[in-house]
Amino acid sequence: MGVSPDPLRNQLLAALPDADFQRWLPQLEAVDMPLGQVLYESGSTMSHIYFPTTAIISLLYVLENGSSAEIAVVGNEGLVGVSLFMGGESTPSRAVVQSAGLGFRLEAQVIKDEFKRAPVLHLLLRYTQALITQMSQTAVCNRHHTLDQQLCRWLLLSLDRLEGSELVMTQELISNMLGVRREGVTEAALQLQAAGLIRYARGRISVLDRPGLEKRTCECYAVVKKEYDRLLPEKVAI
Amino acid sequence: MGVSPDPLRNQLLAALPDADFQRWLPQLEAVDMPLGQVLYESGSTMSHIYFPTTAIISLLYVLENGSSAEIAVVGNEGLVGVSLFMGGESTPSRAVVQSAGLGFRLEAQVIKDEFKRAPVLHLLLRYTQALITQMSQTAVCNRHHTLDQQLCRWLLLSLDRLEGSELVMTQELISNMLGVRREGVTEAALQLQAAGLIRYARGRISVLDRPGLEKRTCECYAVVKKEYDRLLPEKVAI
DNA sequence: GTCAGTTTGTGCGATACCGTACATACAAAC
DNA sequence: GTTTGTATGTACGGTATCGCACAAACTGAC
Repeated sequence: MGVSPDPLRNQLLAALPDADFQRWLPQLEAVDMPLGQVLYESGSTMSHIYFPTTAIISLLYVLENGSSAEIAVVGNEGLVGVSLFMGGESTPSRAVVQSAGLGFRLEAQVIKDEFKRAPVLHLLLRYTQALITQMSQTAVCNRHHTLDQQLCRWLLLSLDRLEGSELVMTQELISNMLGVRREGVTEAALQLQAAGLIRYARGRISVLDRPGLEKRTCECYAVVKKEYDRLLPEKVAI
Repeated sequence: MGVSPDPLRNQLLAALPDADFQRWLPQLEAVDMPLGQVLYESGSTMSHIYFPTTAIISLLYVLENGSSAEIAVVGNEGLVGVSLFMGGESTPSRAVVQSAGLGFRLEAQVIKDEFKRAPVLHLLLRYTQALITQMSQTAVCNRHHTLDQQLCRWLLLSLDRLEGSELVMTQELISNMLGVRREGVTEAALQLQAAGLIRYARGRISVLDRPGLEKRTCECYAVVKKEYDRLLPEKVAI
C-alpha cells in the first residue's frame, strides 16, 4: 500500500489536545493489520487499545452455534477497545480486521493511567459498558432468534428489574418493545402458557416457572445478565 | 405500592463511594414515574439523569415509519441518560416508563460539573456514544429492514472508512458481518449490480453510484453518519 | 493445460413472520 | 344490564429469508 504510518490519520488521536497527544506519542506503536487478524477474542483481556488509520475493524459477535453478526464497524474515526477505559477490561465480542491496513496501539496500562486522574467516573463507565452489552446482544438476538425465545428473554430481563413475579404489560406493548406484531406475541404467549411457564390475562402476566423460561430462552439473556453481574457486582441488600 | 423513596434502592447510587453519595444527596429529587411517561424524546436535550428504584424504563428506538424496537431496558441496576455524561447531550432514542414506579433524578448541570474534574476523557466518551448509536441502529435495522437495504448500509459504512471506492471483501464475509446466508448476499448484490450501483468479482467490489446506494438504503445509515459527525466534528484534513 | 480451491450463481421446499381482517372476551361506566 | 372500550384469539394469503444441494465461473499452482 505504501502509506506512511501517521498517527494523525486517526481522527481521535488528531482531535486530542496537543499536550495529551505529545504525552501519548512516545507510547504509540505503529502496527500492521492484515486481513482477518483478530485484535481480541470475545471475553479475553485486552492488552492494547487500537487506533486504526487505514484499516477497518469489525466488532463481531459470535453466537454459540457459530453464526455471527457484526455489532459495529470501526475505522480511522474511532478506536478498538472501548471496554479498557470503560473499566470492564473485556467484552463478549470479537474484533477482526475486515480490511487490511495500518494503525497504532497503546498499551492497556497507559490508557488506564490516563483514567486514574478521573475519580468517581469508573462506576458510571462500567455501567455504560453493561448497557452496551445489552444493546449488542439485542442486535444479535433480533437477527438470529425466534420470537418465542425473545419473549422469554424479555420477560426474564424485566423480571430481574422487578420485585415479585408479576408484570403489568399488555401484549400490544410487548410487541412494541420487541419490534414485532401484536399477534405474534399472542401466539408466543399462548405457547408459554400452554407449557405452564406463565399465566396471563388483560395486561397482567404471572411467571409460574422461571427456570422453565430460562431453559427456553436463547443464550442472550444469560450473557447480558452475567455481564451486568460482572461489571456491577456491588449489589445492595434492599 | 406504598414503597418509600429510598435512593439506595438504586444500585448505582448505592455503590457510590460515601463521599460522593453525600455530595449528590441534597441534589437528588424523588420522582414518580407513571406508566407511559416519556423521560426524554429522541434527539431532545435532557434536563435530568434518572436513577430508577422501582420503575422500569425502556430505551425505545422509533423508526421513521413509526415502527419501533426496544434497544435496552433500565431498572434499579442502572440509570437513564448516559449521553449526558458521555458528552453528547442527547441520543436518537426515546425513554419510556415501561413499568410504573419511583426513582430519583439529578439535574444535568450537576452531573456535568462532576465530570469537569476529568480532563481528556470527554473525547473518548463522545466517541463511545457514537459507537453506541451504531449498535442501537444495527439492532433496529436487523429487525426491520430488508437484506437489500442492509447491504447498502453496510457498503456505505465501510466506504466511509476507506479511501477510494473499492472494497476487498467476499460475499461470504459480508454474510458473516450481516448475520445472513451467503446466498442472500449474492442475490442482493446481483440486484445492486443490475441497478448499476456496484460492480464486483471474486472479492473486489467497486461502488459506481454512491448516491444511488444512499437512496436505496434505509434511514439507519444516515442516522449513524449524522451522529458520528455531530459527536466527533473535529475532522482532520488528511 | 490441468487440477484444486475459491467465489459466485441457481433452484426449491420449508418456515417464521407479516399484514389484514375479524371474532371473542373481559372490564369499567352509565 | 347495556354499552363502550380494551385486550386477546384466530384465520389466511403473502413474502423474506432459511437450509441445503449443486452448478458454474474464475484463479492460482503445478
